Amino acid sequence: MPKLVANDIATMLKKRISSGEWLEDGRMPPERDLAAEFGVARNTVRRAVGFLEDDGTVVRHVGRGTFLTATNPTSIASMVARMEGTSPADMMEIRQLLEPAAAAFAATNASATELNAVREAHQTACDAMEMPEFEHWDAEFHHRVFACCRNDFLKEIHNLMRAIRNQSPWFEMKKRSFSEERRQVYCREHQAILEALFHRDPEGAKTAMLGHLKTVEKNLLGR
Amino acid sequence: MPKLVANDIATMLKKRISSGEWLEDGRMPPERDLAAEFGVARNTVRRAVGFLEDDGTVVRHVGRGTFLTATNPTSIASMVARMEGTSPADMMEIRQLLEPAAAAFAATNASATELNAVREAHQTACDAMEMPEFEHWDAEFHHRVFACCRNDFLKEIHNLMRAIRNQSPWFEMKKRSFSEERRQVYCREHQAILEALFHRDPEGAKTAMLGHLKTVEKNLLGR
DNA sequence: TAAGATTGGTTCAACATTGGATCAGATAAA
DNA sequence: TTTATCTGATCCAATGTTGAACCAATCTTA
Repeated sequence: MPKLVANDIATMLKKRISSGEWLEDGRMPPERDLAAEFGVARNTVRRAVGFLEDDGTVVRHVGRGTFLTATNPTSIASMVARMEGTSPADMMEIRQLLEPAAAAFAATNASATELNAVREAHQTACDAMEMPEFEHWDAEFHHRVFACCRNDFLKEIHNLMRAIRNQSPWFEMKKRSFSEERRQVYCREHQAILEALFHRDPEGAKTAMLGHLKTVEKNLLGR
Repeated sequence: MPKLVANDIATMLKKRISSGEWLEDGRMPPERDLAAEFGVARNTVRRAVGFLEDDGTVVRHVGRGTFLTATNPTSIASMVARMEGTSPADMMEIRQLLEPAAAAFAATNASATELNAVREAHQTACDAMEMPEFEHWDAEFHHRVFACCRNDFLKEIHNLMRAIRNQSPWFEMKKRSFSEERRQVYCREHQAILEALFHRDPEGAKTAMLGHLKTVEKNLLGR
């Protein structure tokens, strides 16, 4: 039997693919170019690429080219779409992970102006006479803590979480879970966080924030 | 996806948008001007801008022009745009926050199948003979740890981080920072993480992961 | 208010690139 | 010899880019 040149070319291609070649845009050269490069007829290259196509390494599109399948996992839009389906429990878990850390960062990194902004949000929330107003300044308090933390990515993750929590299923939840009594608890806990921030105490801010979020979780999820 | 001049132009435009260009009035230049500037037909620019419109980066009005939605900082598109500009230092900070926690979650939540998948990625990475192949399985290792953690939001955040790290400035960085010696260090550290996971030891997994990320940070940022 | 300029929206024909398919002939192994 | 493979060539179909023209909404200016 003649040795299968196409097979050799296929394995060479696979090696080059797994070695990261063509990974920037996930696109292989045109078959005609590969044929020239390997010094082989285009038919042979087509057969080799056909093998790669068979085992799913590659997809081909007429008029566009041949593309690696390994390189296009997901678009950012689809990630965000999936995030929008996050469950309240998962969300609370992440909040308890991120917000204490953000508070600790804030204690070390914040400028005086930024801390004053946090305090202002806290004050306004405490003075708020109506529930929606309190809610707004409550959220603003948390937001301003993140604003202090000097890590843009972290800030944006928080923005994402906020955007998701502002969607309808969460809205219902909040309404059910608020009361005047709880409002006062939240104010006291915010106060504790704020004091740790002003004392530039990262650990204190962290634990105060974590404690607060435990309260929120209990109220929200009834645990 | 496919190689498209329009695609390249879209990413160039996105980059310029997120770098703050056109932010004063939130208005992009006319398509005809952009076409001239890029030395490309107007149709092609229209297609590129169409991509931006699809993912909500931009809105178009006949007779008025094309406008950034990012002027509204609460839009999800603008958050993502800002995330894309995250600095390597910020990114490492967040990785050190999230990945140890993910490893701890994984130690308690993962199924045996999931853990085996992690081990498989580790093995393949260790056996890899070429650097790009190692890199791929290195990334896959971290990804599979997140896959174990049973928190969808956290998983998606990691996907976001990965997508950002796959963009060009990071690409250069990785290339500079790898060597055979470092590869072996990484393998040992991954091994430690893996063992903690299989021992169902959350704290151990957490500290092992944190230690590993400290190494990565040192290599990447030269600290 | 009316006229003209600017700008995005749409369509079209022409060309280039690329994978898909086929065929006749040469080559090499069984 | 027989058979599978490779070659070189040709044509097809799908896609992307170009350049152009015209439309419709909007803004500017007289």
